[in-house]
Amino acid sequence: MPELPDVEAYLRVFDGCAGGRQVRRVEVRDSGVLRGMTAAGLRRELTGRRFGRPERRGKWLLAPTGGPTLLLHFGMTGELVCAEGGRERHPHDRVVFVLGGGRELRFRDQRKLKGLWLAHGLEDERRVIGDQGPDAGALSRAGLDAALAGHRGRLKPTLTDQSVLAGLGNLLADEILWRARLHPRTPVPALSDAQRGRLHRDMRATLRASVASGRVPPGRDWLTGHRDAPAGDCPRCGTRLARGRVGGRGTVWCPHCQREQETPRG
DNA sequence: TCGCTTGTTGATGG
DNA sequence: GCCATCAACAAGCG
Repeated sequence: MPELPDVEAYLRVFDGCAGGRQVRRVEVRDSGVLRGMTAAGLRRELTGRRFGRPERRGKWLLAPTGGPTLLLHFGMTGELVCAEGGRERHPHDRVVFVLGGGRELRFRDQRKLKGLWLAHGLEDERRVIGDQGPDAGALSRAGLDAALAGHRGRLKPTLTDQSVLAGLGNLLADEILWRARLHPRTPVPALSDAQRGRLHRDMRATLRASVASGRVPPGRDWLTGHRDAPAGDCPRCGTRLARGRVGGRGTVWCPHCQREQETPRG
């Protein structure tokens, strides 16, 4: 789930729940989500600190504390939940921050593919987060062209490569490409100027609506609303949707609206 | 038991 | 170095 719009929603949860509040206690219920630190280390570093205003960078959430910065990555199944203190815990609540004011911020994650880090300074932050391209949510047309320049691979794996663009995941990439009528296997160098323009326009529109919903909305006129149906049809033209693997990920597209393009020669 | 999953990383081979 | 593929991480579901 967690792609740019989801993480944007978690940012709002974090800020509304924990922004400006003091950490009274940290309960580590499963240390399998702690990266590069122990439960005791996390408690020691954050107890008594006050969370500042969090920030999203691609699929990462960064929460300053006045001391170390808490970095969160949600993998495929992570989420943030704000709860009244003492309310029943979910089995997948891995870390609970008990806050001043009687609330709790909970890092909930079924699969524990990613988790929580602490960064001491910008250098450390960069080391943890690694190479990130420009955020897909604030990308100009020129920025998109610059990000794609020099890449010779297929369009979808390039768009979901976080070092090229930060924030797009499997679902969003399919949705954006469907809207822009571009085949996910289109070689990046084969894109015309007009196609890159459409890609940019539809990326912005898709992201805007998704961020407003806090996820990629599975609406009737969205590809996402049809991709899980056993025999889904394109909401635009009614053609039976095609399924396959592109860049190793399950991919859905409309074989009528999204025609394959040739690799350019030369 | 196997295959599959909306994320990422590292190994390997072309 | 770039790109594609695969395995691994982990947990649950059909």
